[in-house]
Amino acid sequence: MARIDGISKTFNPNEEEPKLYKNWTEKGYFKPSEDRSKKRFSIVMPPPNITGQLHMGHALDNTLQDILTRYKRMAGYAALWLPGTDHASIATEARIVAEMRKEGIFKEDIGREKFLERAWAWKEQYGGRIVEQLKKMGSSCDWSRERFTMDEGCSDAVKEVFVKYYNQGLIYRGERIINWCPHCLTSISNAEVEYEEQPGHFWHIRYPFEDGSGYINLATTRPETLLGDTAVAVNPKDERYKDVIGKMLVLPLVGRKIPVVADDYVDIEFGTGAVKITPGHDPNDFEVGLRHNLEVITVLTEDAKITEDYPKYAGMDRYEAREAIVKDLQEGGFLIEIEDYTHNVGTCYRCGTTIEPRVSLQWFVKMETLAKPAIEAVRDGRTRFVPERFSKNYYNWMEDIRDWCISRQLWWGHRIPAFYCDDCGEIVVTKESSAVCPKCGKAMRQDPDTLDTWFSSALWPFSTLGWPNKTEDLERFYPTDTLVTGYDIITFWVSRMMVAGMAHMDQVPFKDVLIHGLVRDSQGRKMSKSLGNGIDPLEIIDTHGADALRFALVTGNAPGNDQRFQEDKIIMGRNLSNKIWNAMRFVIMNMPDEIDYSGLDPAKYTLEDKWILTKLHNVVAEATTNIDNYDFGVALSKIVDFIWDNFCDWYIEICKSRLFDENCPTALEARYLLNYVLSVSMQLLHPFMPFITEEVYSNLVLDGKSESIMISDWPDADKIPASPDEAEMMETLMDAIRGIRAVRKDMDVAPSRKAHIIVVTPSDKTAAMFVNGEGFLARLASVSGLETRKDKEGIPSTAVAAMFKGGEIYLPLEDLIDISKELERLGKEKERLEGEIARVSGKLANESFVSRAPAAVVDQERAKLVKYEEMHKSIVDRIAILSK
RNA sequence: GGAAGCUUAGCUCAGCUGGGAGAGCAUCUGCCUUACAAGCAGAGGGUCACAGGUUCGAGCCCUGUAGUUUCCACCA
Repeated sequence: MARIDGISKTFNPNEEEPKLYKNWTEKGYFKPSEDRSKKRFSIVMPPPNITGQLHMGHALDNTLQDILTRYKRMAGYAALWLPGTDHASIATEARIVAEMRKEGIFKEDIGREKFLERAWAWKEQYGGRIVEQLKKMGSSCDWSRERFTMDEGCSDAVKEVFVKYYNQGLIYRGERIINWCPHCLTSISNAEVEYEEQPGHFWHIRYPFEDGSGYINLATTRPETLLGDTAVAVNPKDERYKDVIGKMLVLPLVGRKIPVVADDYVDIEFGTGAVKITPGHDPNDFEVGLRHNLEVITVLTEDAKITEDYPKYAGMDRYEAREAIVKDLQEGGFLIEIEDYTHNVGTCYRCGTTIEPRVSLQWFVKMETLAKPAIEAVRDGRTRFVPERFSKNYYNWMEDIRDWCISRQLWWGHRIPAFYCDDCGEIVVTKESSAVCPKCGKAMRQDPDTLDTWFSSALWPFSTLGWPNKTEDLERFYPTDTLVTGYDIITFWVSRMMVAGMAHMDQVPFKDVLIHGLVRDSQGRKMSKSLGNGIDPLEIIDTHGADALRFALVTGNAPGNDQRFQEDKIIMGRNLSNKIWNAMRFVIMNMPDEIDYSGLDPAKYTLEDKWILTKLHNVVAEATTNIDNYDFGVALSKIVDFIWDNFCDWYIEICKSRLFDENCPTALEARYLLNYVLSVSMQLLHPFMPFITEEVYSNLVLDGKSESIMISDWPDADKIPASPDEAEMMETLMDAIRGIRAVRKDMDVAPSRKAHIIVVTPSDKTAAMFVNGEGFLARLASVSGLETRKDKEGIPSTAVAAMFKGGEIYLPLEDLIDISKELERLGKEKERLEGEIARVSGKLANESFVSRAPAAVVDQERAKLVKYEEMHKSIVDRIAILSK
């Protein structure tokens, strides 16, 4: 039975990929080696949200991580890729609230406990979905170590950190103005606010002086906040207002007496140079208020309605109130004019509601001192951004860092471990789940709020390894080696992990941060739900396989750059798989049922054998370097070029004559090398396309193969012999073959027509090479016989000429030649050479080039000139002969 | 307002420390050659955005301009 019998004609990823993945899992290949003598390599996966569905961003992010992990594993490292998911407090809670609303239930109706039960149930039901999707990508994570930001260990880490920061005075509770979402009814961080340009108005209003001495004119985009005004500010340097600073105004509609204060915050150039100050509803005004000791008045409720304090407007939402107040201002003669104005409005990233700055009691982390060591660590290179330019992004954020509001008015998340005594106001912060007031001995009430999701994410690189316990994993795998993520979360996440790593581990959380760009649609737009232009990676996996998807995401992309996702690339990936599959089929088809490599003799390696080994040597070395440098796109293209161009289009084609000749003395060597070279190629490609490479590898016939390509040793270029001289000769021969093909095509010689060739070359070596290669010249260039000569004497004038590196080749085709056409062709070639000669000799005529450029460069140019001149002379001769 | 990126073939993009402009797709021309038509062979196609500068030499380094994208801050 032939070896090929069991092998299907095409590779069916849909069917094979899940089987291969299952096998890898069962064999435990994804777990890091227990061999302590091995160097270790670790990556923690950026945890996808449990609400999430796999999208192209995940697909890219995880492909890159898998490439690294698989590569390092093969390269002899104990490689750990630790996976997990994020509870995504606000996103998840919003989903559950929305789901409940459909049933007519509000979370307040069922209470905190029941709500959390429901949330956990939801997590159990849907949280695993994204994990299953990551597996489809071929991700070689150690699933036995899978974590969740709200699992016991991570929650413990969160409490530990909170208590520690609190005791160090780095966490405080305070009244601050924060971003408030009136829909989600929670504070959100600056990072969660999305600004969008919206058309609006500028309402110009006059505020009368108390003493009746006139007005101050000012403009606002939010007239309804007038209710909470407690001052009007002007710039102290503003001559116009010099005399009114300190005077009192009467707030229109309200009647409150408010002062004119002087503050640098006011821009003299902008508007009238006077600003109404509403400390309760504007962050800048809040700051001004602090400086001038102004009263903070809250005029809006949590859901952005006017409070009971203003009966006339009470209960109106902010937009209704705006209309009503504008109307009243107009009627009261306070409104001067309404101007159209576009401005940036902050909206909730989750629900899109316009956020409302709101003063409230929240928990904060003091960031400034914490940030310092994290900045230092990047400055001195302990952590390195790839590409380097993204470190600027990091510095920009870190050097101008603000205190971090970490409390959220949500239920799904890590509950703040702070307890209050309702009697005496005592606060206790503890890891315990309850507390008794140290002063009055009464049971204390736990803070109802939860922590910002990023608080737990910040601890991810060490909480997942067991911290605060001193576990073996923590000891062994921290700090991690590479963090792979998109540039869009450098500020939210990377910077906070850096801070936490330095604060709690006193070591950077990762050595390299590999930043990738966004996957956009084919028109360059961001993929988004609202545009409906997202491409579903799962659909692509179903139709073309994970290998094709992974190929598409990596090919032709440089680190940190955005990419457009195009169907074409998927097809390219699929075509590559097909090409490889067929190359394998060819190799297998030509293997006898029994083969014994013991008679293999490297001394019998032919010119093309040495050439392909040299090429293999080079591609192994280059691909390794490129992967080490995170240049995955470059590595992949070099590997693919090798497989497709060198191996398939040349080596296999050349070997055919050896395989089909029953008496060929080097057939064994050819068979061996076909298997060997293909297997090494598969190893190089494996990190990128894990599935097909495994399948192909398993079918190849080699002694000493690993039981899986996954755990085979990464190829070592030093162990692959390179023969540069022979490779160079082979290239000369290939050049000749290309020359013959081109000439035949140009001269319309039918492909079926075999041609006799006359090789004119002064070199005996080159001549011998042609004679030895006659077998494959016949196959590759339709040559039916050849003769070699040292000179051109007696070549028929009707022969077609092809130039190559080592001389000239003539095809005597008396009946076919069209002299004028041949002359035209030669004329073009002559022109081209003259151009080259002019350029090179111009360069060499330049005194400063010859004296200043490195000798090697100059010599190279001289050699070129000699070659071009020889070729030119041949062409001129040929033209002379034909023109007779 | 601050910062960063991008601009290279019709399209999508590579191009390492400066040393003869590349790939895939698309186009054109031949081929079902016993691994592969999801393929093979051949060909055409580029003032490397623009203007200066450094250099013997610039797609690459520097300065400026234009277009474009993104991040940060957010001015009533």
